[in-house]
Amino acid sequence: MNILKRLITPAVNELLEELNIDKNILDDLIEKPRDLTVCDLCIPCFALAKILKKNPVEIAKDISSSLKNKLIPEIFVITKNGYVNFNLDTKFIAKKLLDENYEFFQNSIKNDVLIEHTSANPNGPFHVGRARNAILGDALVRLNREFGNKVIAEYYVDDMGKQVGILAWALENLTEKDVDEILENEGIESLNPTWINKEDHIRVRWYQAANIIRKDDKKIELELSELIKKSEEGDESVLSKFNDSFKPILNGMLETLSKLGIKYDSFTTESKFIINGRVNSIMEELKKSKLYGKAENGANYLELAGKGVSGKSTKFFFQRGDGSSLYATRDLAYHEWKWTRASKLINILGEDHRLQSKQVSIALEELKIKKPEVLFYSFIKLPEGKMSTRRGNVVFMDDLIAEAENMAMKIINQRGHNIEDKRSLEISKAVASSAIRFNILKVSPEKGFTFKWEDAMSFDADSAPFIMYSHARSCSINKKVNELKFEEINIDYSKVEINKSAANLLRTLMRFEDSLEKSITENKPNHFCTFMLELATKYNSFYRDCIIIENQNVNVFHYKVSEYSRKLIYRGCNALGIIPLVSM
RNA sequence: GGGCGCAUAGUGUAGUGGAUAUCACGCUGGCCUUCUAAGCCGGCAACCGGGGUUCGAAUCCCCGUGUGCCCGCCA
Repeated sequence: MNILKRLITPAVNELLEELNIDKNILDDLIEKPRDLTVCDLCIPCFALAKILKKNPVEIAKDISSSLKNKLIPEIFVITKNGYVNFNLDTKFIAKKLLDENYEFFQNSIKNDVLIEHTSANPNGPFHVGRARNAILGDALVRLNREFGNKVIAEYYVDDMGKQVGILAWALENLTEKDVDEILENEGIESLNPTWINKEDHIRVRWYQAANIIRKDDKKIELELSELIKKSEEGDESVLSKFNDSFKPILNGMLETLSKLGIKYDSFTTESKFIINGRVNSIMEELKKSKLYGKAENGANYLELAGKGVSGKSTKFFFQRGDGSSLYATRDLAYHEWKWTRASKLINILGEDHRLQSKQVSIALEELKIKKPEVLFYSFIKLPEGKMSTRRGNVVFMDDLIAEAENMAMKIINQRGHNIEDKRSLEISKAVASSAIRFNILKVSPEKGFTFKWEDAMSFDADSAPFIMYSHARSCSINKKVNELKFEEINIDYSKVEINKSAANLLRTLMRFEDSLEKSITENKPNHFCTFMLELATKYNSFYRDCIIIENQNVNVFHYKVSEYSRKLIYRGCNALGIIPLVSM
């Protein structure tokens, strides 16, 4: 509870001074209790016991009695088991939120943030594994915006090098018949008729086919390396050919992401840094590093053995023997450029990039360029094993979305509400997209998980529809009250009675601030997911216990609490990419 | 061979030094003539093993086990 902490901190600091205790010894004395039903904040006195050589139970008593006259009367202080517990008066919270327009994050420092996410090679449709990146990244974008940061959501487009090269070669050299034959021989399924007009699904087959035949055809390999080399030298005609090859795929991928509400503010292509010359000058700068080394064929690297890198190879190559650059080198130039656009950088990367990212960070240090923050996530596996676009062992996002929409529609029909077709379609789309996002977001990013259809399709408690449902309920109340031509009156908080459910809800509403801030500080959207589930649960209990409309009369206080909740759930949904429906 | 993640009820998860370990599915007992039951209120059930640091460890350190990822002049 940030607001309470701000109210307590000066008094606690004053007290520490009186006791002659260095504030810095105790990293942070005021803590959030593990169990929020005990109190809002607490001070465990065990660490102090050692310094003061006194029983923690007594210290707690001393602290509480000397704090009491330093704090406003709305803060209740009690002691228990060697803890000093603080509780903020519920009426105080109610007044702050409902009448005084208390603004969240007003005392927090804001940033300009550039979040680079997804950046998947444009060689095929999104599968569930790749989508974890986009969903996490987009959630961080939204959470940062809700916090008040200015955010650029950026996609780094791989428009050169091997992967696009293979694609471009295939589109130029293989016919549809060739592709179908090659893939059939490998046992890769034919194109799903649903996506017969979607270019990412079509063109990926050329990419897959080329990957199969190039393995035992030296001529193809030769043509490919010629093509790739030219792209890496910035050859305009080759780059433009590459662009024509992947652009329709990228558009298909973006279409898929837009179904999940994911959008970008800018796209940066990798070739930019070859063309503008920064890659070359960076390679020259790296040669001045103390870590610099040269291989027999003239390739250049940094030796990272002394920098905490170990394994079969500790070398970080930044230039090939033929003088061309590598992906990671271009990444260095890219980071340099990103820093000109924001004061904080966040990259969303798969766990396979952990080493690479470390190497890039060390190289950036050598170049005296700041390091980005990185959110790593683990892969989503299939029960059959790893997902791979190349091998066709994937669950496509397009299929998952379609299935989820069907499932949602089925549930809507089962419930038998009279919702007209157009509206149920809208609801099913919103439910599907929100549920898919939430099911990925709620799990801690570093935890790998196995994709199971039944889990991905879960619309029960612990899912986005659960939160959406609470929002819809609050909207329904709002609608009913408005129909009553209700007039707002001022509330005398000294007289209002707040029951347990309403009090719990109000405390939870206040913690929106803490939870969201923690989530963006640690780059972990799952924290805020947990909070939103709790908020919805608390709203549901409130909804049951606190009647708002009774015999055409509106309980003004309860209505205000409901309205505040409605708006806050809406904001929270937006911050996670859940679509807050008015009815469902 | 080396490095880096991860390990919590039957299952999936939250929790990065503090009070009785979270939530959900599951199993189970209640609640719809009353503001949307996609809901609410109860019950059952867990910190991988072994050492260590600490007043205090699921959390930090070491050893082991299991599991994922990486160690390319690919991206």
